[in-house]
Amino acid sequence: MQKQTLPITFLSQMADVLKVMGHGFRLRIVEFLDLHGSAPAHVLLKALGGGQGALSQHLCKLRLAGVIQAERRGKEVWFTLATPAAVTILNCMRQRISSDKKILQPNR
Amino acid sequence: MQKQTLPITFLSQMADVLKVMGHGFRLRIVEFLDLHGSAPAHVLLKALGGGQGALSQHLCKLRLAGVIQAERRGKEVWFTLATPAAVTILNCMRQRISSDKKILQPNR
DNA sequence: TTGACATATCCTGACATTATGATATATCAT
DNA sequence: ATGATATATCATAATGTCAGGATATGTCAA
Repeated sequence: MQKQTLPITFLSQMADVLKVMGHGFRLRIVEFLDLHGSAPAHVLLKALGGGQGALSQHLCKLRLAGVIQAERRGKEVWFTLATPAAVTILNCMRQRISSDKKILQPNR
Repeated sequence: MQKQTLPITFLSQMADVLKVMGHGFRLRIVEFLDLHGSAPAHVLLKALGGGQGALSQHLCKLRLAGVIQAERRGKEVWFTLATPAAVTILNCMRQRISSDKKILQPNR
């Protein structure tokens, strides 16, 4: 873990990952997969609600960003978290909700 | 740090924070402030480049999301990181760049 | 008050993202 | 092959985001 300027291209790529996770519904997908390990799309659909097309597109974005993995098993496609980065970010938020809620109320 | 379903409204708010950090230029601002502690806008402008108006808007978004703090000192406005969450995410990336680069190459 | 510097805001056009609904593809059982 | 289930893709319209440039505000010094 170096503490010096990261390459701009790397920051840009990481920004893409954060951007993909920066969506309420997609974050719920990530959290669900963290809690349940893995699940096929139709289970996510029933658990999280919304339209089927929308879910599929969100899963696609998460997959392209390297956040989740997809694996077909028969008719189903099972999704799993693909990077510990997602879990790190989730845990960061879990800490925050219990201790420091100021983040939700910017001081101006 | 609880490991159960976070409230949807909270996930939605955290998604907004991630979304704001999910931009290459803004991430460079965050990294700069982590490395240098704090800085006025014109120093950021010279260090990071870009237009003055754009920088100001990015700083505004980061501030509204609670990622940075602003404090006027005379003519200048000094900016500082406002939440350890930002640093946690940065460190997460710093770990990633040295060990696990697969995140940059999704396997499809 | 005037000028210089620092920052914020506004406007605009280009582009990206989103949800929705319809349709297409894939897989399996009959 | 047909139907049923699971998932992906497409088209579209509404909305959001972006950079750039112009302008406005705030602060200080002379």
